Amino acid sequence: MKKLPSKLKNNFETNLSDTINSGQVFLWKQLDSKWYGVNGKKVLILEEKLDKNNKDIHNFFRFDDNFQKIKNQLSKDNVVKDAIEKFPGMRILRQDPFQCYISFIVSSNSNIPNIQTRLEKLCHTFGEKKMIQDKEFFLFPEPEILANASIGNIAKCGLGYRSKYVKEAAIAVDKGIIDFPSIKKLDYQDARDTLCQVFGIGKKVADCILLFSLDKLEAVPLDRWVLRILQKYYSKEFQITTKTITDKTYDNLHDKIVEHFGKYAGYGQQFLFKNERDSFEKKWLG
DNA sequence: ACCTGACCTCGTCT
DNA sequence: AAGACGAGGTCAG
Repeated sequence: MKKLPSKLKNNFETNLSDTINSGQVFLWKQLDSKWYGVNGKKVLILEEKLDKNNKDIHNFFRFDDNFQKIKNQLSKDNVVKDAIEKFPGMRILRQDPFQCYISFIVSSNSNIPNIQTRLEKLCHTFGEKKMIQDKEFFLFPEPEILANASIGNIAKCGLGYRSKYVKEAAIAVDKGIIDFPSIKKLDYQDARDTLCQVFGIGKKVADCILLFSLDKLEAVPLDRWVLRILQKYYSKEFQITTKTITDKTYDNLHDKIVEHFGKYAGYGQQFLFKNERDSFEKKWLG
């Protein structure tokens, strides 16, 4: 038996389960060995062997990224390297921006099963119904519909105090104050500042939106888990003492993280996050 | 400019 | 069985 070399294997196979169950997306389910998911106005149907010629799939899985280059660069850090070796098929997805934006506003101070339930109810209440392969799906609601919905009806989806955030955020998009194609063209800082002007969006949520839907791979959402990871494995590089962080600490820390991990830091964060949560057997999509 | 508490709702855990 | 606890944060004072 030959021993594997210490450098990373060239593994390009995408692992759907690991990718979907990594806290980026919430509206996916597995039915008889296929994955079905809502992405904006589309329902994507995925088989384990992905059709890379399919334009939607190519775009959603970011096959335009050079994964080998990204992995090699991130593997300079041993903790990330271990995580990549455990989940080599995990990818960052390029989501529908509006869905991503609302999803992470809804995610604040909550947990994944709750987030999933709320988003499913939002789609069921405000989204268009679509039948595919004899199965019923509800697409993600249009900005205009949520902008004109009453806060009371949004709250019935279990959003609590986030209901007004969602309505305001939808209004901003509907009015064109928030325009995703324009934000995409801005550099990371300006893009994040623009998103943070929306009521209900702080730095962490803005980073999620940027990383998961607006192509900013240097965005690193600093949530409770990432902070925990930093104090556990990187106590020398980054000193974290508190459970939550202030606005200024967030920026300082982000700068140091990008300096340490490089411009693909967002991918690095995702591998660390996936690995750590799995090791604690935290719940993903139900 | 920081720092602290409050906050809807729903699993779990006790 | 009812009550406390905390969850991928954000806002207001």
